[in-house]
Amino acid sequence: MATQQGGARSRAVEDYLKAIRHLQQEGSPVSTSALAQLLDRSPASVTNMIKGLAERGLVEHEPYHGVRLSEAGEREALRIIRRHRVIEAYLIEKLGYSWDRVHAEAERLEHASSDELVERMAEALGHPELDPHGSPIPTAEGEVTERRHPALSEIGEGARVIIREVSDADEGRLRYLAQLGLYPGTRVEVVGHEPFEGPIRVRVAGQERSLGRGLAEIVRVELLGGGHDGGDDATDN
Amino acid sequence: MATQQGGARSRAVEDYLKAIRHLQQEGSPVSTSALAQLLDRSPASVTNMIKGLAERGLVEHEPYHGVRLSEAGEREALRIIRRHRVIEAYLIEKLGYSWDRVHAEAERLEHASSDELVERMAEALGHPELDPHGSPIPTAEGEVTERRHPALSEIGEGARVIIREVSDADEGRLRYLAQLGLYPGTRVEVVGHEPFEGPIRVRVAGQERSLGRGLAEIVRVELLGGGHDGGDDATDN
DNA sequence: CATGATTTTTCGTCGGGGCTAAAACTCAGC
DNA sequence: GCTGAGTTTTAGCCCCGACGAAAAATCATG
Repeated sequence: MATQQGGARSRAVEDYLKAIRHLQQEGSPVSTSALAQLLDRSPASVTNMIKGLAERGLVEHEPYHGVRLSEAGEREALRIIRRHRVIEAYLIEKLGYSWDRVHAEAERLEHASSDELVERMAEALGHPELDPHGSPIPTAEGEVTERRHPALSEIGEGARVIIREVSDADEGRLRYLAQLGLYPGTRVEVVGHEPFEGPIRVRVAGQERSLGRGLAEIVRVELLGGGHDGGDDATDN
Repeated sequence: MATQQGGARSRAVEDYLKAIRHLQQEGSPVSTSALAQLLDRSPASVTNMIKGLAERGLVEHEPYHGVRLSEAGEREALRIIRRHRVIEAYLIEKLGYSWDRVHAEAERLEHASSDELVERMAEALGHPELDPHGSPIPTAEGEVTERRHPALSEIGEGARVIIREVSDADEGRLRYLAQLGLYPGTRVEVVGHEPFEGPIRVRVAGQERSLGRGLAEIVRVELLGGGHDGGDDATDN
């Protein structure tokens, strides 16, 4: 029974695990430089930390060829993501935080909150399955069901969609999207794409708007079924 | 105007400031060893940190003769104490924490919470003036009114009192006091003192109990009725 | 006022987690 | 297969905040 205990990781370790999981789509190994960029650290620092994580069995490191989370690392990462998302949901729901301001606060609290606190928050919220950005909240047992929604930028002209997720990015972008009414649950019609990777034109709440590529990529949507106008909503936040 | 900005102190710094303020009753300087004991650090470490705090202008250090908080240090300490107490109150009131379990959680959260979060919590609670242990919560502007209640252990036989404050100590003691019903608001009658620094006998909720000195010292009370705390007030009962 | 006990400070280290500069490796293109 | 660009790792360093051991200052006391 040489198992590591799942207790007090340092803040830095937790941040690395989250970042690695974020970058590690479908298990492809994560490069040092990608991590360095995301975390705003030098590549040397990242290599250094990775060595430590590998020693503790949280990642598997193939030198010069990237890292990926181990079983234990994945568990740990999910725990932190759960914390983060529950906290975000709680702050918005119970303390009146705005959608765009909540991320930074949660980013700090997630490292200081006990499991008990997080469970109490989840309880107070009625155990939501999605956070305010539409991302799924892992269960306390570490289960997540990832849903892969297409980005708004990939949707063809004329389609009508409902926003399902807006990935947590920087405040400014979120605030801007919020202003436009572009958050989970909102219905949007894609009016057209400007050529050469140009902006996307959408109609939202009757207004026509133009959205840059970068923004359109973080807005993930679900296609609304074909014809019958009006009725089919399923706001399940 | 070379003022230091009141932003991101490290966790260690915040803990030291709180501890210094705690020990610094009425401005008498705090010894290195007292701090070391309270914080569970070696005296060498404490000296070291104190040098840093003095350089940053948070304390005044007279080598070999103790430290005291500077103006700025006091402000900072009060900010942290406010955080701590608001968080404790919130956790109990809104998240169902028990009186004895809340301290440890608040101890971590107070270093990770923004001012905004603390103000929102205070708002949600209706800006309470006392925390769950009966201690006054400094205002956001850094005002506190300390009330000096006598300890239960100093109360003369026969007096009837109401508990006003139970200073935040370790979980075990708080849990024990809670079991006995000894928390702010409870009325207690002092039945007698055993000799030679022995236990205090009290009647609470009809039950007679015996309380060790250590416990009786952390329970601060207010005398009921016009009594003086000598022995002579034999009012009724 | 001298001396031993106690407290505080200094000194040298250590681990965590950053950094830069230099070396080592990988890989694309010839 | 070599070579140069780009990436990753190593090497050496720093700061923070902890430590123990040793030196210095203070205090207590005869």
